Formats: sequence, C-alpha cells, structure tokens
Amino acid sequence: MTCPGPFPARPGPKSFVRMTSLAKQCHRYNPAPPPILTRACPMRLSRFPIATTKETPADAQVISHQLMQRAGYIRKLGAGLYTWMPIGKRVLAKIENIVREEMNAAGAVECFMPSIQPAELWQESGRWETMGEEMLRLKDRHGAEFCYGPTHEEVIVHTVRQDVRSYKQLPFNIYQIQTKFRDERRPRFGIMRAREFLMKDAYSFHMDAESLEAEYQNMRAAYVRIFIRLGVDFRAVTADSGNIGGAKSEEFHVLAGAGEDLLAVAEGGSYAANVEAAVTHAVGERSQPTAALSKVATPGKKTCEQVSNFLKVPLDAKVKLLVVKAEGGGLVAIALRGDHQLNEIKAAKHPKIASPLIMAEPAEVQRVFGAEVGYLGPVGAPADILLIADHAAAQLADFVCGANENDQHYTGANWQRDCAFTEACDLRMIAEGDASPDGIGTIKFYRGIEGGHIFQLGQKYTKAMGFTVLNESQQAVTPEMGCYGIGVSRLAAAVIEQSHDANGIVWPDAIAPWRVLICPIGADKSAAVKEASEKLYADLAAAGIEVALDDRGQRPGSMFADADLIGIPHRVVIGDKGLATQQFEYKHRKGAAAEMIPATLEAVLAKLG
RNA sequence: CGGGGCGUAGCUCAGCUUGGUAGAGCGCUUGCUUCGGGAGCAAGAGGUCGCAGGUUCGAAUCCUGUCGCCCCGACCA
Repeated sequence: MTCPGPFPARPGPKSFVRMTSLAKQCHRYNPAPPPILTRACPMRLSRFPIATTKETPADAQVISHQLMQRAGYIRKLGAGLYTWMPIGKRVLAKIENIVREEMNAAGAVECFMPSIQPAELWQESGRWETMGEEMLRLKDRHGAEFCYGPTHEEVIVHTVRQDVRSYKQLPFNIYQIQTKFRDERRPRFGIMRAREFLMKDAYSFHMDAESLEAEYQNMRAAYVRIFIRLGVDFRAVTADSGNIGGAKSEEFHVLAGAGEDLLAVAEGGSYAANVEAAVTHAVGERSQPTAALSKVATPGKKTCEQVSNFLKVPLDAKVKLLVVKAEGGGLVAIALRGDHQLNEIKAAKHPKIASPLIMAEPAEVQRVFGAEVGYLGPVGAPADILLIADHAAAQLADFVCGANENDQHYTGANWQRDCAFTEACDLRMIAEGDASPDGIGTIKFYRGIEGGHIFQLGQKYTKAMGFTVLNESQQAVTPEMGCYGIGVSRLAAAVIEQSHDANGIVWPDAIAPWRVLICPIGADKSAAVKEASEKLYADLAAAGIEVALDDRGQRPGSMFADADLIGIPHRVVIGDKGLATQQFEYKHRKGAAAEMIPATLEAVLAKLG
C-alpha cells in the first residue's frame, strides 16, 4: 500500500517512473539493489511503543509529568534527563516547527551550534566564573576545559565576530534549536525543570539601539504568534533580566496553577509583569501627624501580625524595619509597611545595598540596634545606619513601629517629626489588590510557566568579547545585541499543565501527535470494520490530515482510556453497530458526549473544522 | 549544599522491628470464554532484594561505607 503521509501521495505512475530511474542509477554501481517494496508507515499505534500505565509513577509530582509518563510520551533516564518516546517526539517536533516557521517568517535565519563549548569563550565574557555550578564543565583527553552549553551568547558572538566586519552586514537575527544542559541543583517537575532540555535561542545584532528595539518588537510579535498558534492561554510580562544581563526584557508565560512564577496582571488594564519586576509607586500625599508619639509595652510580640493584633491596629498602619548588609560593608535598614514584603531583587539593585542581598546576622542587629529583630523601628534607630524607606512606608502617618528596645513599640510615630529616612524608593513586592502601576486597573496574581524570554542585551557580550564593525565613517562600533529564547521542551509540559482533565491530556490540534485517532471496534472479527477503518485512515492521510489508527487490537474500554490519556483531539470510532446504519461515531476530546455522523470522509473532515 | 525519606519483578508496593533461603496487585506470555469505557477463568515467564564490605552457621532483614533517586529549603536565562 502507499504510505499515507502528511501530504497527498504522488500519483502512482509518476513515482514509479522516478523509482525506476533511481533503481537504474543504483544498478550502475551496485549489482543487486534491494527492491523497495514499502516504506515504513508509523502512523499505526501498533508501530509505536506506547506504554500507557494506569498507575502514576511514584516520582512524578506535577500533572504534566505524571501524564507524560503515564501516556508514554517520556521515560526518565536520570535526574532531569528524559527520553522522548516516538509519540512524545512528534509533539516536540510540532512545537519546534511552529517556532521555526514563525522565526523564519519574522526574518530570522537558522543555524546549528555545538552543544559543547570551549572554556576560553566563557573566560572571555567573564561568565566562566560567574555561572557557577549550574554549568556542567568537562575536560577532553588533552585536559582542555569545556562546558556543555547552558546558553550560546559566547559562541554566537565569537562566530559572528569572525565574519561580520561591516555595518552593511547588520542587522541580522540568527537562531538555533538546540539541546542545552543546566545542572540545576534540584531538577524537578519532570520536563518543566529538566537539566537537559530543548531550546530555541536567537541572537540579533544591530548598529544602534533603535534597530535593536525594532527587532525586539519584531520578535515580540513573532512570539505572540507562536503562543497563539500553540493554542495556550498566555501573558507577555515585563521581567527582570537576571544574570544574563541587559536592560529590557519580557517573559512569555503559559498560565497554569503549577507555574513556578508569580505574575502581577492588571485586571481591566494592560499592565503585566513578573512580581519580581513589577514596580510600585507612591500614591497620594502623606497625611499630617495627629497622634502623639508614645511608647507601649508589647511583651513577646515580635511579628507585625502579633503587634497589630495586640494593639488592635491594622497591619498597614505599621512600619517594619529589615536590616541588610550594605554595599562595601556595614548595614542598611529598609522600612516597609507592615503588610508588605521586601522585593529582594529591587533591594539588591539599590547602589547602597550589597548584591546579592544578604540579611544581617541577628547578633549584629542586636549589637547595633540594641534590640532583637522583632523590635526595630525608625524612631531612635542608630543615626549612622542608612535608612531607606519603601514609598508605601514613607507615606504613612501616625504609624506603629518597634522602639529599638526589646518588648517595646511606639504608636503615633511620624516621619520628619519623630524620625527620618534618607531616601524613599521602590523596594516592595507588588501586592494583589494594588492599583496597577500604570494607573489602569487592579493587580491580580496569576501563576505562570515561563515558556519564552526576550532580552535587549545591549553591548554586554559584544563589548566583553571585542566584536566591532566599521560604520560608514570607518569607525569601529560595538554592535547592540538582543537574545530571544523559547523553552521548546518545557512548552510541551506547560501546555499539559494548562490543558488536561481527569482522563488525561487534552492537546490543542496544533501540537497533538495526531489530530485524529481512529478506533476500530472488533476489527479482527468484522471485515467491514477493518475495511472501513483502513479506508478512512488512508483517505484522511491522503487529504493531508495527520491521523493514527489504533490497530493494536485492544478491547474498546482500554482503547478509549488510552485515547483520552494520550489526548488526541478528534476520535472516530468505527464499529459494526454504526456501520449498520452507515455511521461513524465522532467525539472531540473536550466534548462531553460522542455523536453519530455519516460514515464518510466528508463528514469527518467537516468535524475537524 | 543543609534537613528528611526511599532503593525488593517492567510499574505500584508489602516483607525488614523480632535474621531461617522471595511475595501481592497491575503489566507480560499461552489457552479458553468474552468484546462499546482499562474483561473472566486457567496455566506460565520474570527478581545477583542498588552496590561493596562487615557481623552471623545463615542477611532483603543487623552494622559500616558508597552510589542512585525523591521531598522540603536555599538556588535558578
């Protein structure tokens, strides 16, 4: 038989002629070319080593990991290492192709870099030291050092600087889809945080910031198209660029309860940011002091909640003081409103605060402030300690705070009158219910899985690695650089986190291993069922539909259970019962009930939409 | 890396406290009966009990070491 592929089969005679001439050519060099009878047609489930299990593997914590394992998409090899089984590889390839098509359409060009990279490049950029344990380091037989690439900025800059000399060659955007390895201290959640994973990483180079901005927006639009095509509910959020460096960056998150990131999204507005990066502003004016400062005993009440309950004052009428190490030694006190949380990333970025952020030792706090951590406050704080207030804390009047004396607090405290801060700035974590930073809408939190991240890196890597091109006036210019990543393998898991039910995975059409699954009932007994199934299978394939035939000879119950678990969007059941009235049974994976449709290709195609 | 837990059949686990020669369910193979939401009966195959030492007449079981895996925390384009 002919092989049903994704495209209509070539007309017989034509392919026969081609095959014959090929055979003749072969014959010139090989006396006995083997006859080509059939090509493999692995669209029959009997040809896929699909091992579905009823029981959930013991080490899988999140739904996507459990379902991928149970449905036979992946098999674990070691911590954070997974084999993609044939059915899983089809999904991976679908995602990969969507990404590739949209990248190409956006004008990016594909390349392929080595996964193993020489240490020299990383020493040049300075990241050989800063990357730390996350980077898997290797030595070859000569003792030369390498790493298994966790990312490819160094390699691409090195590659490009050899060939690109002129402004005429810029801008361009070059990408690859590659296996990366990051030696996570604690790989978990299966594919979602594996150590080895598949990633699309793109790098663009520009003569100036305007050109970079244009390409950044171009990539942003391409990412939006990619995520729409994947069929997932997602948000693009402003983000912190982390240790990769650079100025502007946005993350693309698939919304899902199991997501590791918390997102602040404005309801009724357009603002969206990772909470790490969400800004907060001062709102309104500080009221005038009305209460007198007075010291009250608060024995054993150390936390803001305890004090607030004890004194019967709202949590947001209290100022708490956190003490951290200062840049270059010493301590810095940070004043926050009682109900607010410190955003450690914002704090670490403050020029006076040590980065990374380190909380002061309790003993040192006791020595400097003369009180335990639970009783610190701005009133009477040591004068030589820099006191930085978050905007919201700086806004308070008549507040409660620690008295820098064990078991004592102040009420009716006021800035200026009773104490002072040297600076008010944005240091807190945004909170649910806050007004959106742009003034439109109210903040609500969502959990998200980071599926993509776009960055404007600027000159960080081009400068460190000495990449320059000549401009029109023959001056050497360091190009601006952008980078754009998509976690291809992670997206497969992210989609499942968002799209599943009690019976299994619910794939969107675009990335399902097949769009249609044909389930023949009793094909071994009924010639009519077998014939109708084979015919529909061949017809759908010829029509360019990706179709699979469950020819494993399972009983109906287990066949349906597997169909649901594997998550194929469209199911066509063919049985003697239906055929008696010239009907197939059709069910959408999301649909509640099955329905009978005419037993024709057209009727099935109509259901696919 | 700190704290905790687990390694016994392909998978999920019991057995270990109190040492005595290896178990269940699922899956797999064969046969018969079944056949529209994970079938029933019968007969089978399958395990150096993670690995290495030690104690003992005897170790899955006790002791030591080691490797692997999982969870919490810290960490993380």
